[in-house]
This record gives sequence, structure tokens and C-alpha cells, in this order.
Amino acid sequence: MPELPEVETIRRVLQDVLPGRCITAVSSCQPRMLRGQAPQAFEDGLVGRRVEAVDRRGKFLLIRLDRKTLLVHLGMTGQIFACSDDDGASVPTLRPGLPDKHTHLRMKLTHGLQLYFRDARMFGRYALIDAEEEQALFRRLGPEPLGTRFTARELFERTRGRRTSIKALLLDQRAVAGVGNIYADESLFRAGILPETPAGDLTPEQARKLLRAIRRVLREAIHSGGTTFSDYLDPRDRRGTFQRKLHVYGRQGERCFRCGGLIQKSVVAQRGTHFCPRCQV
DNA sequence: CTCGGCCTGCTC
DNA sequence: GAGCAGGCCGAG
Repeated sequence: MPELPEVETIRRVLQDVLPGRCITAVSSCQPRMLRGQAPQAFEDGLVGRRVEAVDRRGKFLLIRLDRKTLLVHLGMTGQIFACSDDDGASVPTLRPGLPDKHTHLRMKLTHGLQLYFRDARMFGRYALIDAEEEQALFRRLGPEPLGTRFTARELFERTRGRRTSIKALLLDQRAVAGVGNIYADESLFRAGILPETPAGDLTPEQARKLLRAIRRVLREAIHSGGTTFSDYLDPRDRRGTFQRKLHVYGRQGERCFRCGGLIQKSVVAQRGTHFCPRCQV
């Protein structure tokens, strides 16, 4: 499940490999992924364009082309793989088994680089957008948790008057951009806050602790190349290692590293939610 | 705000 | 062979 750290890891690999290359061919485009955009226009719009940079906003990947942007959201099971027969490309040369039945987009770029987009569950999406569409899409997206606009005061203000749980608020991309189920649970554990706590009940001190926890967890996860809990892989086919540093996610029934009590699992905001009832109040 | 739908691979 | 996993969206 790619959240901010996984998308950032993918971005860094693509930023290493893509800029300067031109798209020479596009195929296997899946209309469902385009959410209404015409497949032919999408493919035609990509071919011949040069990649300038690769950016990220929340969980969105933004492949910058001249005047247009290839927007990618990986949903739950989306993967991007790169391979090349160019020695200097720093990605594997072969990708056995690709493309397969879950490969829903395939792009050829100059100097033998190939990009594959895989998504078994097809919760992901891609689109070719212009600056105006990008602005409309991101207008309602919350601040980048690792950016300077995301402050304890900002987070505290966003919780005021909210009766929804703090976990639901963290998962709401309008409140903070890029936090998903794993990092919401891990951040709340590190901040010592129970996931079902009404957001509006947070004290300024709790908001401050939560902000620091979110930043620390996301930074450490990026440093670890993300979390490979089930199927996340980066474009070089590498697994993340942050699953070794998870304190609560997926650890229900196991002992808390901090207090030795048992980690519990419940449902909050219709999501599996992991927490330590002794360390989180 | 909650709920169901989208999807398929995997576990019971 | 049902149920679960869940990011996001639209309906109520």
C-alpha cells in the first residue's frame, strides 16, 4: 500500500532515471485507470514528450513533461518498474515476466528505457493533465507533512470542532497529504494517542507530539525505502525495510516494544487499526 | 459523518 | 467459497 514514503522512494528512483528521456511509445493502456479520459488521446499525448522532472504531492506522483504532467496514483497495489538496456541507467536490464496480465501501462523511452505500471486491484489511476487541472486537483489537498506549512498550530487548528476520530482525520487527504493506514497507526502510537480519540479533544501539546511523530515516522520510513508489508516494490524491484521498524501495524497479539503489553487490533474509520492500549491514551 | 462500491489475491 | 485487505469517491 504505497503511502507518502513509498511514493517518495519511487519518485527518487524515477528522478534518477527519467529526466532527459523522450517517450517513444505507449501501450497496454487500461481505460478504467484513466477515469474517463480517452485512451487514444492519452497515448497520443504522451508520445514524443520529454521528461523534465519527477515530483510528488501527497501520494501522487507527477512526471513532468513539456507543458503536460503525467499524474499517477498507485492506489493500493500499484507498482512502477523500470528497466533498461542502457548501461548508465542504474536500473535492471531485464524484467522477467513483464508485462503480465496486471501490467496496465507500458512506456518506451529513449536509450532502451522501459516503464511498466502494474496494478492487480486497479485502485490506482493515471492521467495526462495540464497546469489548470493540476491546480483543481490539489486545491483541496492538505499540506505536505514534511513541508514548512505543516506546523503544530496548523494541525491543532484543523482538529478544532471535529468530532471524527483523530485516525480518520489523519487518513483524510484534505487534512494532511500522504498519510495512509500504516503511518497513521505508527504516528499515533509514537505520539501516545488512541486512534479513536475525537480529533477535537486533542490538546495543543498532543497536536505538537502528533506532528513530531508524523514527521519522524515518515522521514524514517523514507530513509528505509518504505514499508514492504505485502507487495510494495520500488522501480528497481527493491523491497523497503521499514516493516522491521513498525511498532504496532500488523503486530496485533504481539508484545509492545515499549511496555510489554499486547498490541490490539480494532476497526476505526472502517480501517484495521493497531494500537497499544497501555502506551496510548 | 458513515457506508458501499470499486477490484483481485490471499487466507480461513 | 466466503471474507478480508484498503485508497478514494460518491451517495445518503
